[in-house]
Amino acid sequence: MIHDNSQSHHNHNQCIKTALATAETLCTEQGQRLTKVRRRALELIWESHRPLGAYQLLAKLAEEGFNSAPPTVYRALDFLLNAGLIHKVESMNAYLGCAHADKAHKGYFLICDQCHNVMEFDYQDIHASLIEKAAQQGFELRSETIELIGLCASCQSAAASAGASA
Amino acid sequence: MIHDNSQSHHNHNQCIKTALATAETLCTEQGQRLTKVRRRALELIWESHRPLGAYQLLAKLAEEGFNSAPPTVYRALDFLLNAGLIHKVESMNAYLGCAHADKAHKGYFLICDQCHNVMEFDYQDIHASLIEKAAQQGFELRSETIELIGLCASCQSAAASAGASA
DNA sequence: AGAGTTTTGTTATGGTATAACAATTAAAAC
DNA sequence: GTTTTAATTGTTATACCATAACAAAACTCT
Repeated sequence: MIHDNSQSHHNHNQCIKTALATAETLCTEQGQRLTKVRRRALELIWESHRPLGAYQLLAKLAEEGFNSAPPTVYRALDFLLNAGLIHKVESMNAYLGCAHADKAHKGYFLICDQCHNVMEFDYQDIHASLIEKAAQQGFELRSETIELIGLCASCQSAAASAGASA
Repeated sequence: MIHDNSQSHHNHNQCIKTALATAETLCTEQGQRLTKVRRRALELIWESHRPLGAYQLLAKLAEEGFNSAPPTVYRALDFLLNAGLIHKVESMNAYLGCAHADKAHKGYFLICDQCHNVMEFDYQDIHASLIEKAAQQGFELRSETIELIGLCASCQSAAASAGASA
């Protein structure tokens, strides 16, 4: 249940195609319109191998002839967020394609401090524990921001070999 | 293990005193300087019953004769964050006094959508699960952002009675 | 085609955060 | 106790993130 854009063995083009196809299906089912700018925004977010900032995305859209004012990108992002097609990584103010848009779920992230790659993971046990913990406080849970910051495996080995030579 | 600034039975002045005393001790122990502006920033954050934005804090500091340019407040916030004396609530871009600065811990938050009060909780089970989950991916965990958004008990009852009368 | 709704264009502004360098203050070394 | 060094603060400028408000255009439905 891990989606890691950074791995080289990962066929990312296929992911993008799948994500776009899923998006089309979901939007059609729900009577939502995946307009040109929304569709292209989703594609660009997926094409990036790490979370994309709103203004980075806006610049890419502008290059392609879309309107270059901020509301353009924020509207597209709002739509995609509401449709569950992307997640926002709060601690980075950046946006990431969601690999499981067809299933209701929360986005839990492992974020590498060093290379800024992000892995999404799904952890039902933790989700259940959090709901329960919240309920104990009389709290009704609506959404969760779970972002784990640290060093990914490849940055750890890079750091280790750099340390060894020093 | 719950710290809830919003509860009326909570003697918040005592909390502030305790927090400041702890801060003094910790800084002294670690050879850190709790300067006037840092100390006052920490106090002001504690005096707020909900997370305080950087510019809100800056305005309060400016009223008291401190320098009114943004770096003033961001430097104080950086210091307090690094010292573990406050937490940043990423999903609100706001800062909150930490009730357990003397113990190494992660800040886990329950944030009410409606009244914006925040409860901090500490949940060792979840922390352990997260470390383990990260390790399975070869990921070395450094910090965690766990923010649960929803409706607190009192806003739920308010909503229920409003709904009943409608 | 016309009425209503959704989406997009456009201008302006508000909120969050940092870079870069100068001046000052505190601490350490002598 | 003065010099040297390091840490902190002052100051100006700027970059980045996000939304308000209203006008224009495009789509949907009948």
